Amino acid sequence: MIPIDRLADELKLTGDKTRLTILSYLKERECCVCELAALLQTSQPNVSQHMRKLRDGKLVKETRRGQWIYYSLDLAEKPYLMELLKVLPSQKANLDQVCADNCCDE
Amino acid sequence: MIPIDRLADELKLTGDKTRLTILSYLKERECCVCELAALLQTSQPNVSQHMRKLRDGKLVKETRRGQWIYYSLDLAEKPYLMELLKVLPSQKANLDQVCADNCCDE
DNA sequence: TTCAAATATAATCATATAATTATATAATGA
DNA sequence: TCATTATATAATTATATGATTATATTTGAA
Repeated sequence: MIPIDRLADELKLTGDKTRLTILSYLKERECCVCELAALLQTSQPNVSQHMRKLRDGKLVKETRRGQWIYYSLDLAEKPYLMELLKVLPSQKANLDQVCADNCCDE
Repeated sequence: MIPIDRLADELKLTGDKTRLTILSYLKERECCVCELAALLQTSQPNVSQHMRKLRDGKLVKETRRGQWIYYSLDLAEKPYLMELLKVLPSQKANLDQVCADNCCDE
């Protein structure tokens, strides 16, 4: 049983195309900000602000590795949100492509 | 597989406390506008506007019976949304109570 | 037909939110 | 230590959205 206010807040976070797309990428693997900016064709600050909201809402967690901050899903306690991501088409193709010409050296 | 834009739109509809509460009531049984207004302690036009959005998004359907328009969930094609409603606490107690002193004669 | 009840729609207002622009912070390497 | 890279934060702007208020429409009953 999840309080209705909390679920509404979580769904508001996922109910934005940019953030839902970010989550769909993170479903495949962790990503750094610059990768996400490249994938979404948007600016670094725009991604950072969305990541802060997702982090405040406890939907993602971050790990710093050198200059890079990697974000990953934190949905172990929220299986009902994980199920949502499962209905989305795979983003593997896009993710594989960004490695070739992106900022970070993977 | 649901297109990301469509899922984002659907989640935006559910990511509002008023609308999510409405959906949680409709999970128990169909309701008319005046019942929902009483349950939510808000105005009739406010409920009507939310119902229009939910109807436009195909999350609910309506049936007129006399003066009353009854709304019910239309989530047969959207099981991933139905699953979300299942994590919410039951609203049966509230619903039973509103019958006593509300506008419509059930 | 006229009135009342239930609902819808339109207009307005206040607030929230996404994106942009500019700047600050933190880590790495020369 | 200084320059560069990655990221965060702050300020601003434009748009979207929820709630309210006022009005219109629809239905049933007197």
